[in-house]
Amino acid sequence: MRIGVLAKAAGVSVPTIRYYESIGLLAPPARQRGQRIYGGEALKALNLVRHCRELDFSIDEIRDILASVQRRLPCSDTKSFAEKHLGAIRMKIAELRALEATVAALVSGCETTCCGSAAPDCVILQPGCGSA
Amino acid sequence: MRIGVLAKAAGVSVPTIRYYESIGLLAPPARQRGQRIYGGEALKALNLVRHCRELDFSIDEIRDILASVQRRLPCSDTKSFAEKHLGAIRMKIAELRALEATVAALVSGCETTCCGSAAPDCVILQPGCGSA
DNA sequence: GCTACGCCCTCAAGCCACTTGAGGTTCAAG
DNA sequence: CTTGAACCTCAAGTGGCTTGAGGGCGTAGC
Repeated sequence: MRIGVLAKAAGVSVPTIRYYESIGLLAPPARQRGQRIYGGEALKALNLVRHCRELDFSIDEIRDILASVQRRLPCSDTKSFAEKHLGAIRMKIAELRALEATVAALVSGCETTCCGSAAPDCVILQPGCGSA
Repeated sequence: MRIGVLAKAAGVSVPTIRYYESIGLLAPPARQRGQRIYGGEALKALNLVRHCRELDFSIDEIRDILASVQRRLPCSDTKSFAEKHLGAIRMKIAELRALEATVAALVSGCETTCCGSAAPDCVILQPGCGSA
């Protein structure tokens, strides 16, 4: 199949496929008169990459995952990638929740104490008030 | 004061100050023999920018905030920026929580069903299983 | 005067994961 | 034979900085 067909089948854009090839995530396929021709293997590989991207693994993490897939390492390897990733996701959530609390407090502080003052004096913009 | 002193006072790096100036977030200061010389106003302005960045406002949002500060628009303006930002933070948290649930489910799925199979067959890597 | 050091300057490139655009070739249909 | 879609490569843009190269200026000690 040609690159456009592969792109539709895997649900990614055509430039994204070329990008993945350029950074070594996908093997360069055969060519016919300069155009890339893919087989079923390429679709499987691309689906795997897309799946990992949907789980928000970075390109470097995916590189490691692909390596352990190719070497048919045990599943415990895969699981430890996922667990590490899960930890990172949870840390990010914790950071965002702290930020949410800070901003929410500033907004309600503005409602109760600002009383329509001018922007430079708004509590939201006062440095050191609840920011990290 | 010179740029290094300002940087320490505001808690940002020297290149960051030059970067903010280059994108128009900070006014270009006076110069003495080619070197930037700042007054107290510059420190106030930089502190405001840093505060907004700590709240994770984007540069473009900060541009808008600075504009409403300079025009001394009412505080309701500031509050609506913050409220919009708060909505974005909450959306991001919701996305990450969905992702967390997906990855956590894959990890525990691996623990219960994979039984040490090879990486290519691990449930974590099966496309369409719980991904977005 | 001379050297060493620290601070300052500008300009360019690197990070991440793509997307967008320019300018040109090949393919399939009418 | 022409048209339009799909393909090609290469370069630059996104955000918010950081890092590095290569150089100028000021001052303190010898």
